[in-house]
Amino acid sequence: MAGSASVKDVAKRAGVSLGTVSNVLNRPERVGQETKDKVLRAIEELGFVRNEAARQLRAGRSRTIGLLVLDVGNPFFTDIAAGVEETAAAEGLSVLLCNSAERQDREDHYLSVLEEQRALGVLISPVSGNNPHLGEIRARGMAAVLVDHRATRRQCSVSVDDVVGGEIAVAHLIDRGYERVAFVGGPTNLNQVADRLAGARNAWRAAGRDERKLTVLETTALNVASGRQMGERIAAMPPRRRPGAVFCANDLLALGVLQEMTRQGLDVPGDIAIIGYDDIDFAAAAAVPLTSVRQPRAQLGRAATELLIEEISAADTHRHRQVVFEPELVVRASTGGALD
Amino acid sequence: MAGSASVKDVAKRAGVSLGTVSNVLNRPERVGQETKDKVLRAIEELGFVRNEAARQLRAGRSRTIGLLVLDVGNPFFTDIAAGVEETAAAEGLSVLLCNSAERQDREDHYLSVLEEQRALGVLISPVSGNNPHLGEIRARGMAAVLVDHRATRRQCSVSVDDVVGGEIAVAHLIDRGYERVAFVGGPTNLNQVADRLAGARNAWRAAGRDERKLTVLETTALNVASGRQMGERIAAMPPRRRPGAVFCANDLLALGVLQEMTRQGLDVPGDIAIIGYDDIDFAAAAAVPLTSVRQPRAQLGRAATELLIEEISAADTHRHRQVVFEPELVVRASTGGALD
DNA sequence: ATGGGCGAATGAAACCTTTCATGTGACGCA
DNA sequence: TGCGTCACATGAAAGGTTTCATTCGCCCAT
Repeated sequence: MAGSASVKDVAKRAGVSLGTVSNVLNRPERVGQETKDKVLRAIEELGFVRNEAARQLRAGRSRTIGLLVLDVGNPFFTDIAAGVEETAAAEGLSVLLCNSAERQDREDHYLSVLEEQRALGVLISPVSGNNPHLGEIRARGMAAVLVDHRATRRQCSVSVDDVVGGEIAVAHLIDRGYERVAFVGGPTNLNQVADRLAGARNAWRAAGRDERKLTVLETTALNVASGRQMGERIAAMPPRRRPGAVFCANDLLALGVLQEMTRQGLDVPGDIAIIGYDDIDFAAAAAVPLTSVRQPRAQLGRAATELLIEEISAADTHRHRQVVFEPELVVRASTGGALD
Repeated sequence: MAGSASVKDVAKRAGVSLGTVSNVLNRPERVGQETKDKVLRAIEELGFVRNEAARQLRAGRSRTIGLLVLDVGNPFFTDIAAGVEETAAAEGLSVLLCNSAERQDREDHYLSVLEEQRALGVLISPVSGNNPHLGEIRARGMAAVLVDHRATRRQCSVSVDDVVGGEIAVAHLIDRGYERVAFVGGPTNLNQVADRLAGARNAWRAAGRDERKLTVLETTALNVASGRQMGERIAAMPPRRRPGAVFCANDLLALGVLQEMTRQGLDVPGDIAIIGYDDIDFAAAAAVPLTSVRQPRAQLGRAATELLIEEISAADTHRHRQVVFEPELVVRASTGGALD
């Protein structure tokens, strides 16, 4: 049975008191060498393992932070996770990795789990802008940092400016002379999607283009499968009504669309140009290397964790900050390649 | 402060006893409607949140299982994770996702964490074949299922036959007439790598080929960056000593190699053929669609979780099983494409 | 009117660790 | 010899939940 031996058992076996065992575990410098050896031997012999639950109960809090992302299957988030874990581990914190799969109910569920676990704080890439459940939890004192979504003044966040990202993507397409552009992404209640679309519209308007020639093709999710599905729809359009370029809300969608275009015998970028978002590792390795909007991912994770730790450890003096990184356009073959 | 209100506070506020509150929470059918309403109102007003640590302490065990993978950045594992989470959630279990990053010390660390948390069990894709620490933990009663690595009779496992996978990969290359083949992968203490290499050697020998013409190029990790690095080395070889085909221990390596080949102006499969392993989503979408050995990923995750749950809930009658799935070759352009 | 039966509510005990005020014994110094 | 110091060691208390043997209050049958 896991954990059958308790501190009490160890104490009995070593012939010392309960408190002494605890001291060996937590403040070994206060214990005599001989006693320490006895206790350590007893621990070894009994296979004693600390009970974290009891420890936590006593301490009133855990040594865990939560990382709640929209999609663990998306390399964008696993790269962030790498940065988070690295920074957290350096502080002796464990990371509980949770996947909302872009669903509000799952996000709420995990928030409850984290609160019941008395997590120190949560890094969350929220499904929607304003989750009342998150508000309650914060009101009860849990630290929270929004990741990949800009917060208002009353909360910390780390994000990349998605509106700017949308702008530079579409400005690039305009620059390359595409007349008809489609935005592919969804669900639009995701902030990333909404912001990127807003940026796209900004750039379109700024260039004095006809609003009706910027189509929005809404997908149900941000993964390769949805991209393929939408690719099918695009391929099925009569060539004259088909957009000359599509701006996808993330690289997974873009790769899906690309795959389907290739399968249907359409040339990229000849028949249709594609631009993605995130610049994940696979974007460069795609059938047609993908133009994409790059975000500093690991840095995002590190910055978020640092903010969270600050909020946890200096709750009184802490001032909320909204860190915003700038995205960067990486031009590849899928929109005609770099001009020389 | 999160969780400042306890069951006791709720009881006081509702004017009932401690036990009644607990009953409302856990066996609502035993409580009168009126009392229930009072208690629920008090919970609402105080913002009471269950303290999972205390609950666990009392219960002696958690409602959590661990999933300890070699690399969360690898879609192969996140696909498995999806299957695991789905199955676990259906049973009301939480999944603690841990990343050993292919390092033994991190694996051991997470195993300790899981044991201290009194996790019900662990799904582990082990760094090496035989981790004594895992043995100890199992001896103390924790359930464990090996994922992506075949166990001996005394333990459950879910895996895909990597030796067969290596065989079909290299058999395919032999079939296509390649004389010089290189195996790219590492570190070789990873079982997946060792087995795939063993399979490759089997196929090579079975075809009566000269052992010296099957080169092994060892990498330090199984990711895109390592693949690129190795790609550089391969591209730098004099054409006559360069292998005509490389078999990569996973798709990330293969994509890295492919990327570097393209960058260096080498044609795939003309100058060099590439075959990967895992058939992740991105394999099909690669610059040159990648021939790969497919594993049933989500199924692997589901099967593993089912085995684990069985081991947990019927520890006495449980018989260890080693489920082995068969891999499947998916031929694409990187080895010349499907023959018609 | 009395007792049996029943649904509902009670509260002490247990789970395991950590902390802290207290206790013990040895040693050195006056 | 007696006292103060010091280094360790002690064990009761606290932390929040669940469980379970009891008790309570009420209605119905006798």
